[in-house]
Amino acid sequence: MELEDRKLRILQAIIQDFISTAEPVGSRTLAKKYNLGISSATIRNEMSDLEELGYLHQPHTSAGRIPSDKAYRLYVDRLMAEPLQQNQKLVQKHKKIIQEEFLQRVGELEEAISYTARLLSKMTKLISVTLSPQFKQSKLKYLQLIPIDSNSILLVIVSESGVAKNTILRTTETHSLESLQMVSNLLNHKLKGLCIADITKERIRGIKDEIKTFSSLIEMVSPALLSILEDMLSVNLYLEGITNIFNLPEYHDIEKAKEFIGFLDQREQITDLLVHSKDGVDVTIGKENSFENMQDCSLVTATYQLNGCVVGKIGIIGPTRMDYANIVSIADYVTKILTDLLRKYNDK
Amino acid sequence: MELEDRKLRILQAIIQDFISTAEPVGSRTLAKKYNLGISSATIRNEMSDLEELGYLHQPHTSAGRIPSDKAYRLYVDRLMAEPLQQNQKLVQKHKKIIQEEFLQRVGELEEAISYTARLLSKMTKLISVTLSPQFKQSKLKYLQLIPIDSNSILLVIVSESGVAKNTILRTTETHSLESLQMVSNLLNHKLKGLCIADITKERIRGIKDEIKTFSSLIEMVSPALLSILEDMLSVNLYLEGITNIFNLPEYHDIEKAKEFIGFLDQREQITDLLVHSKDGVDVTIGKENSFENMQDCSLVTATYQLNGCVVGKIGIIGPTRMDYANIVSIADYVTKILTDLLRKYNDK
DNA sequence: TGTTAGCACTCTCGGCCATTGAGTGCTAAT
DNA sequence: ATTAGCACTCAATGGCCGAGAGTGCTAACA
Repeated sequence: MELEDRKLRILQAIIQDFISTAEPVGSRTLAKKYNLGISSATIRNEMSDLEELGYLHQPHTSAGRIPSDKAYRLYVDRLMAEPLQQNQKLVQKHKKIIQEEFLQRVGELEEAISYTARLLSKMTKLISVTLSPQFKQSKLKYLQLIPIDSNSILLVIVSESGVAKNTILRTTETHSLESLQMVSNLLNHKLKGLCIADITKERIRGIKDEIKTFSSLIEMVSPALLSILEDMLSVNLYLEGITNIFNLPEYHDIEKAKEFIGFLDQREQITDLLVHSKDGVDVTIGKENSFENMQDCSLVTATYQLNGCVVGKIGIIGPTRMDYANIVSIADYVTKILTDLLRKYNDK
Repeated sequence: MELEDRKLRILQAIIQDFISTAEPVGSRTLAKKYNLGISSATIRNEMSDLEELGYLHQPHTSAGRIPSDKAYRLYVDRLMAEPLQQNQKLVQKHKKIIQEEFLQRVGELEEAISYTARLLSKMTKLISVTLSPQFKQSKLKYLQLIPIDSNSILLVIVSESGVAKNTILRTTETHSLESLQMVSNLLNHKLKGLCIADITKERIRGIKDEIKTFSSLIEMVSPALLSILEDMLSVNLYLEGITNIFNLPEYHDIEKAKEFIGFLDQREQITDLLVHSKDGVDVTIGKENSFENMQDCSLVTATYQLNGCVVGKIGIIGPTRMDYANIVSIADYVTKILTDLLRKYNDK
């Protein structure tokens, strides 16, 4: 059954009102606050219909109505565009803020991702999550062993995605510059251009067995090398703004807040949520979430890319009555900026 | 006026009881729970005296008594040792946990400090803070420019404190291995052994002006070099366990919790608190704190060292009724382990 | 003289009840 | 089809009361 236009307008007003007040909205308030051109009694009848259709529900008989997940879904899919158009000015302002914040923060890529989480939580006043890029396909570009003093060696590794990592190895015996250079060359020759994920313990052992002369040196370097590579592949999760929930009336109950925070502390579940979301901007509303602890919440995710491939995600978590129009537009714009940033890191 | 022994014993019992229950303690409870060998009526008289002396106060006439800051101060200075002796077993257990946790986490130094914060908040169930070491005196040990491809150069810097950092420079023109090597040698020659703090923009400009041949290359490297050095000197603050306060009855009032969290979010103030604390283990109780928002709280700080110099601090923040004996012993032991760890990083 | 039992008094806390007010659904009039 | 009017519902608020925990004081006791 298709909802007639008036019902849609009423539903939209209810949703918008509830998003900003968090209070069940009644027919009188609605008639007064929004110029719908109909009386509260008519609104009451329509609301009754909307409730029957599953878009609204009442916490108790003598209270106003609250939008259901189904209503939010409709809002996100069809009704949201309109207020977004009206708020074009606000959207522009947000875009400007985001742009300026990113300009000021050039630094490292990882830092940018961690900062993005903070920026998101600041702008949305909600909980934000960012995943640092995973360069699954990234290849090893360069590797070097450098003697630092009689018992420390610096190991540097650079990937094609432009990430450089280093570590200092402590040794008991002294190694000559020449032997370190030879091993560097050797490893470079054998490993350069390989996908980082394909450089395994076994492969290095293979090299070691092949080249008897330096086998002990290679053996010593191996664990540090593997650990750096693993570090390069690993994805970091940045979670910010947890304390924002205390400004939300839905978490005025301290027990509820505690439980939710406990849930958020389990990083794996959050990662799961992000990984399972669709590409582009995706909105998951209330019970659409698989985790029980998230079923009062909505999650807006968005993806950023490199060379057309999704390499990372961001997410915003808030109550189901979050300001979808606003959040979606922020998420969309932030990922666009991140995609840009990534391209710049790689192009230059 | 010197407190007689019986008063001290009663005060000690009150403090210990209040630390574990967070409820005002009454004379009857005290007489029943602790074998003081005197009746509740006698205890009442003594409590009355203790109140007059400023060690106790009542939230209202018909409630039990609560220790004052003055009482906690006395407890920390004189009374705390005894329960600590009795709980030797628990202390040993904690030491074992700490030791094992640290053994499993070798990794980077910075990671160890960040992990320490998590460990502390986990063990104390309170808020913990750690400052990463500041090697003010640390000297530059090694510097190297390595060509990666036609338009990227890897810059690696190692400090004598054993920290290595790198960054990738993007260039428009291609530089030969030889010229990069020469500039590396040159910079090494000029800068090696200098305190990192003394390597300024001006000094590098001086070098640039001196060596005309490579002045453009040096100019290009300069900002990245300075930014890495700055990064090496900067101190990171790790704050963990904020959400632990929701398990404390004193923060069951959501407004109070919100306010306190807001205070903790201002990192500079926390840094201030740590910086102003004394060396070794230091306890600051309630109103002894300069920040108003901390005056319901106590802060236990401890310092870790390198070569006998204090290079970093840790802190634990909790309500004034925190378990001082336990917290102090944990703080003390953790900093001992950190000092050990630092020595190992440097010695090896 | 120090200790203790007994008792009257104080004050918070939790439950109970009536009142208030926002909001609904229904009916009848427009 | 819309709306004004009205009876009804129910959460929230505030006042009231009794229970319980704790105190201070007094008088008796060792």
